[in-house]
Amino acid sequence: MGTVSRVLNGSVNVSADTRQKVTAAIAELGYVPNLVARSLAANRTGLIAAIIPAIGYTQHSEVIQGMADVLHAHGMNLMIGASGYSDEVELQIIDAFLARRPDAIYVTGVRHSEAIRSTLERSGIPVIEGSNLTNNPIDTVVGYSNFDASVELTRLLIDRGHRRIWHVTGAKDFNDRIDDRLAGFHWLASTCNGFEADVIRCENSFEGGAEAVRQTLASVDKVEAMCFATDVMAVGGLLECQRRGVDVPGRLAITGFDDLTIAASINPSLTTVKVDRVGLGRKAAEIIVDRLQGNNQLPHIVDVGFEIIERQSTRQ
Amino acid sequence: MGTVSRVLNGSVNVSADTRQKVTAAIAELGYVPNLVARSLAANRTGLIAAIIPAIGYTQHSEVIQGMADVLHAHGMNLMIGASGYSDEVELQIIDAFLARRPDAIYVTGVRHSEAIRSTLERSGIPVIEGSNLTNNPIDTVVGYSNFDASVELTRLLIDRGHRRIWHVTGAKDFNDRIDDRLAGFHWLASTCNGFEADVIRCENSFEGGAEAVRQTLASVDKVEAMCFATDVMAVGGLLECQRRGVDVPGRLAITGFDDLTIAASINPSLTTVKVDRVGLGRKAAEIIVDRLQGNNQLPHIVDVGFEIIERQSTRQ
DNA sequence: CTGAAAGCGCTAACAT
DNA sequence: ATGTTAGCGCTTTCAG
Repeated sequence: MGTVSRVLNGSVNVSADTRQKVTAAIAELGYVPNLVARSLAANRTGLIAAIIPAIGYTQHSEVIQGMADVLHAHGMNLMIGASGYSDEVELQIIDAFLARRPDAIYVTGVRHSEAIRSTLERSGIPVIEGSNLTNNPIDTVVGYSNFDASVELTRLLIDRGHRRIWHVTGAKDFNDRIDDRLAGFHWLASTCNGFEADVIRCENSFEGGAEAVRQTLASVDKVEAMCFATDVMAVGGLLECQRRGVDVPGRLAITGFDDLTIAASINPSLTTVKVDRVGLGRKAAEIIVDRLQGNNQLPHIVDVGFEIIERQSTRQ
Repeated sequence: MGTVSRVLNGSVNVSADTRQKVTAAIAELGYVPNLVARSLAANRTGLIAAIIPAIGYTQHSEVIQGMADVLHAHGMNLMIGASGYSDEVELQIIDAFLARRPDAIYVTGVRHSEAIRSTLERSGIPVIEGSNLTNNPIDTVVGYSNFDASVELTRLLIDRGHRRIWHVTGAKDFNDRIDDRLAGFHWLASTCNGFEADVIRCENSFEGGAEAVRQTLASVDKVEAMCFATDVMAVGGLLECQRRGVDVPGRLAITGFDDLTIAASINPSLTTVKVDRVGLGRKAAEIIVDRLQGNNQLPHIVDVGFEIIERQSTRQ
């Protein structure tokens, strides 16, 4: 039995002959190792827990897709849960997952409730925070600077000659990524002469973006550009402009964030921020795999970067 | 130890007094049950395996979202994997999952390779097939008739007076849902007098849909309507019409399939088929929970239905 | 109703 | 290089 275990786990201390016999017997019997028993005995499960705000949203599931690919290649599997943007639900899911003894855990974002942070700190397993950056990760963060991306994007609008720029964001405390985008906007606005800025909050949906455009056009006619915190809102806004015959970018320039596939296809195509989300997930998984193989020399802050994609919605 | 276990599992054979003492001790010690050990001893893991073609696509992740919600409410968790539309990869993932002894497994679609089908049949756990219907499920199918939906959608075009209708589908053997949509189209075409039908194949992407429109407009000028097998292709086609100044639905009527959120927002809005995918996932999970609680009187074919949503892209 | 004991199917330490 | 043994932390019988 010990020898079979050694063969299965690729130990070097098995003669080629024995190894072959064991392999043959396994094939003949159709033996499938019970990974539950292995998990208990070896004190590792090969399961990775991942918590994202919502599974049905492309931005987050693409990260999961990347993680799943890499983990699968290493014989590990992914347990997944959705917090619905609620700290309370997130904590529940984390507790439920930890009881299953995952080897590592991935959470979205870098600002968590005290309860969540301390639970993760005490978990004793690698914790990867994703999709944003922080100088103070629980353990390791793999992401990009939403703040910097927002600054660069807004600067592009300034370079195009715009000074009256509205930022459209989600509900208050919706999530740290969106908050950082707003903060980047505010910071740049404060450093730039002759800059007129305002902020609108709306639902993070096509209809929310459309509503933001309606409000803006109705109340102020001096706005030159709208900087939407997500592509979903931006596309909604763009489509509302289409319906109202508002020329984009002539009358109103528009930017998004995320580079959803629709951003490149829509008319006019949408200027936005691109992040390799599948790559982010892969990177996170690679770090997990490395760590579990005992490599403790890994960086704790991993910046996967972003790219400003200028398209027709800002280009005269 | 036995008594603690009984308290934890809600056995009736515990006095109120003892139950309270145990509960207090658990709280005081911060004891968290090890679900790996429980899984081994109880011969059930509380893990459900789900395999979808791709995690980053809304259609499938919405199903997962629905399942995750219901399962979480019952103390169960989801393991997830992506097949990338490859039978080979799917079988690998199924094997890897089964070694973890999930209590049930969900797979997308109803037509599988022989190897996959027999592996699932021998697995000894509930198997749910989703997102289509069949009279011959491996165990239980929860879905809707892609065939019927396609028939009804095409009939709507006929009712609007169109007779020259092109169906745009994906690559050959891409998946059974899309194949059934094509089959429904063919069947209706064959029963209808004066119907001129043709089929185009393209990539299932915005660009693929745009390319289909370019090809169609270049080669035949008699086409009155294009019936795209997915909203993604249909939206791509619609946007290409926008760019070319082709009047939709005046010159060309367009339909999609899936009711992605963009379908309602785009100009003109898109006629499509709506399926409650989150509800489908919830239903699948409810059946799993029921079955695991010993209910064997459940139907093996569950039709969650669909709805034709007519919007501007077919309405003069 | 509660305590004691066996065992789930493995891994890993310890012999040899 | 291989066989043997003691757990991993629970659940579930079996006694009482």
